[in-house]
Amino acid sequence: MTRQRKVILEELRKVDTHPGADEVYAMVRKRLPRISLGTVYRNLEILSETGEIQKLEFGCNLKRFDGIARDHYHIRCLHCDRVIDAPTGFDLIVKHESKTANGFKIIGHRLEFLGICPDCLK
Amino acid sequence: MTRQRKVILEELRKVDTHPGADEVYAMVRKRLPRISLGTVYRNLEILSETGEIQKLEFGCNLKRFDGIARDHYHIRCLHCDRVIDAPTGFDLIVKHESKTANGFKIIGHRLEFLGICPDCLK
DNA sequence: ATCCATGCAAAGCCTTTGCACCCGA
DNA sequence: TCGGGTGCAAAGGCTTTGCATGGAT
Repeated sequence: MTRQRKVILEELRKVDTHPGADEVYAMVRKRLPRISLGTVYRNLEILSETGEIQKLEFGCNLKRFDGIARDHYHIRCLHCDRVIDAPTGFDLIVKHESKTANGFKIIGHRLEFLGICPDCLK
Repeated sequence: MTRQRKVILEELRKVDTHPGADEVYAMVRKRLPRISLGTVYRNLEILSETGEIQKLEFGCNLKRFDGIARDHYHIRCLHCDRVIDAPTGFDLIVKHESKTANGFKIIGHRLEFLGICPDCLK
C-alpha cells in the first residue's frame, strides 16, 4: 500500500459521485501534485482487484469507480450519465434455479437501473 | 434502409455470437467488399436506436451487438468474454415498488449473468 | 438536380504499457 | 543494495467524425 494508492482510496471514499479515472486523477492531484494518470489507472485496477473498491463497467464509454466495495446496485441517469447508489429495498430477485445454463457455470450477475435524475427531469 | 444497412442487419441476424463492430465488418465485407468500418459503426448505431438490434454495453472493452432485439438477457464468460443468450426461465424479478428512488425516475434496468463457458471449464 | 449515406482517413477518447528513476525496506 | 511502484510519454484499441464523392429519388 503505497502513499499514492492510499490517497486514491481515501479520496474515492470521500465522494459518492462514482468518478471516472480522470476525475479521481484531478481529486488526488490536489494532494499529490506529481502523481501521474498512469499510476491512478494502475492503482484503481489493483484496488478493484483486491475488492477494496468497485469498478462499474456498464455505460461503457467511461469506467467509473465506487469507493464502496459492498455489494449494491446503481442507478444511472440516461440523460447525463450520473450514477447514484440504489437505496436499500431497491432490489431484485434473480431466478436461476440451476447454477448452469447451456453448459455455462453461472457465477454472478451485473445489474444496474436506468432512469432520469432529478436535475434532468426539470 | 440502404443496401449497406440491410446487409449489416441480415448478417447480424445470421449469427448468435454477438459480434463486435469489427467482426460485423468482416462478415459484411464478404458481401460488400468496399464497405467501410465507419459505415458499419454508423449503421449499427442507427439500427440499435430504431430498436432493430440490441447493443450490449456491459463488458465495456468492446461493444457487442445482438440481431435479436426482443428483450432477453445474456450470459457472459468471464474467461473468454463470449456471450450467449440466456435461456428462457433464466429470469429475474425486479422489485422496485416505487418508480422513483432518490428523485430518480426509474425507466428500466440492465442485467447480464456472468459465468464460465463450457470450453473454458475444461 | 438534389440530398443523404457512403468511403476514406484522420482525429478522438480512454486506457494501457515501456522504461528509467526513485524510494522504502 | 534490491525490488517494486512511480512519473512520463508514447502507443494502443475502439469509436467517432469531417469531407468530398457517389448513388438513389
